[in-house]
Amino acid sequence: MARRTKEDAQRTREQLIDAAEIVFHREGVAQTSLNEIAQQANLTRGAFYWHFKNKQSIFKAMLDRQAVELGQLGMVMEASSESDPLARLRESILYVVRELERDPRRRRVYEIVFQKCEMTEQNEPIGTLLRDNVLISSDRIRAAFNEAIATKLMPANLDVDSAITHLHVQITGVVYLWLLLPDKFDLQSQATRLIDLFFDQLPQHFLSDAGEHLD
Amino acid sequence: MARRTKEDAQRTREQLIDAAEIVFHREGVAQTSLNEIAQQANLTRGAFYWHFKNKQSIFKAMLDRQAVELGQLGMVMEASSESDPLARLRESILYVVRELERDPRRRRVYEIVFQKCEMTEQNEPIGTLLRDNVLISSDRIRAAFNEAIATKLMPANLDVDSAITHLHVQITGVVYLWLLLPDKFDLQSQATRLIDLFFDQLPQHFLSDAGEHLD
DNA sequence: TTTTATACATTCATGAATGTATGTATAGTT
DNA sequence: AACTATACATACATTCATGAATGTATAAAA
Repeated sequence: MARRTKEDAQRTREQLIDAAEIVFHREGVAQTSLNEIAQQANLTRGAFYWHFKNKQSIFKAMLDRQAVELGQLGMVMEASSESDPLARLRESILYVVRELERDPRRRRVYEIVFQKCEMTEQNEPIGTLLRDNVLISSDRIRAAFNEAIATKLMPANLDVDSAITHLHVQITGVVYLWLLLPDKFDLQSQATRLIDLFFDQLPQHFLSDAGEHLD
Repeated sequence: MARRTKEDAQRTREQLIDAAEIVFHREGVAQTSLNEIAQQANLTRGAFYWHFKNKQSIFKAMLDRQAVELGQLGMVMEASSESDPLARLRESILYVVRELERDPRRRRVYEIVFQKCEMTEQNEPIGTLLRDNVLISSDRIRAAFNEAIATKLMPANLDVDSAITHLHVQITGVVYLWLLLPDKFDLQSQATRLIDLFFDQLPQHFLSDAGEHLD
């Protein structure tokens, strides 16, 4: 065989990433050889090295591809018809969680990131990806809270930082635990419960220490 | 050099595990070679292969050593003078969290487990370790709740399963997030807050659906 | 239509890690 | 005191993944 059309080449690139996802998920990233990826895609290492520099490179490409989808997802969220910023936040979080369970490929990548790869200095993009994810979503959550405060939906002395951390803990916790023990509980109902509880207790339990000296 | 005394041999075994912890933490488990471990311990692969069968083997030994300490920790917890089972539960959880931050070696192993190794089928003990940890601690938590119900500290229709899951989500979430971004928040105060919030809302928000049809 | 760059497959050279086999000095045993 | 098992170090053989080099058929450019 030999050269295909440009569109074909782009498709084999995608096939290689698909194959990498499958093998990474099954064997773990470190244990996967480039040959396994190529074989899974019914190709040879020649094809691999044409499209990617090394394993690092295809791993990053896999993450980038998923990140693009997540970006689109963020757009969807911000295009929500909901006027209440906290309702929009709630809605988008639950949407992400729903997609995680619904889309097998997204779940595979999540499982790879949380369980099937090592966050080492040598293995950068993962660490920065996860950290940046937290930081970027922190900004979004902060914006929603600030808007809620501005429109008097939340008290002015809301401890936004603590609330953000608390929310991240909830999401990180359910997702990690569910990926670890998917049969132990229902992801959707638990996530909904957590988020609703969080928003319920938000105005009572997350006020800043301004009035701490009252007793 | 040559043969040392039996106690010496036991100590070199420990040194090898210490070295493995350090190199695993720095390079990731998959990326570490047995030679690196031996060198870190100022030994050769000959010593390694005398004490361990392969990398798997020393990795499991490392986990087992930590598990033993955790077992002792469980004993400490159950020997608590506190009579209230939920207070005992709270106390022991916060103790574990405190130890995680205080003991550098414990933290290293946690970071290895959460960030520096791959949970693959080939790489069993990790997956089972984490899962078993959840299941075993679930039993302990369940026992505490049942005792609390029996002594009328908690309502009889407490949804124990949901509460357990919820508690695990909290702990998993803070620990994971703090290991990822240690400077983003203070572990102790956040954990305390989470746990206290949990116990606060327990009797109101975690009742079973027995009375669901009332409206 | 010829040429050239592309999209791979195939082959090869290298290095690194593993496991094993062997060597050896000494702690225990008799 | 002689012997044996232990606790390693050293040396060796094998595997295997990587990366590069080369081959090649065809799409696209000229």
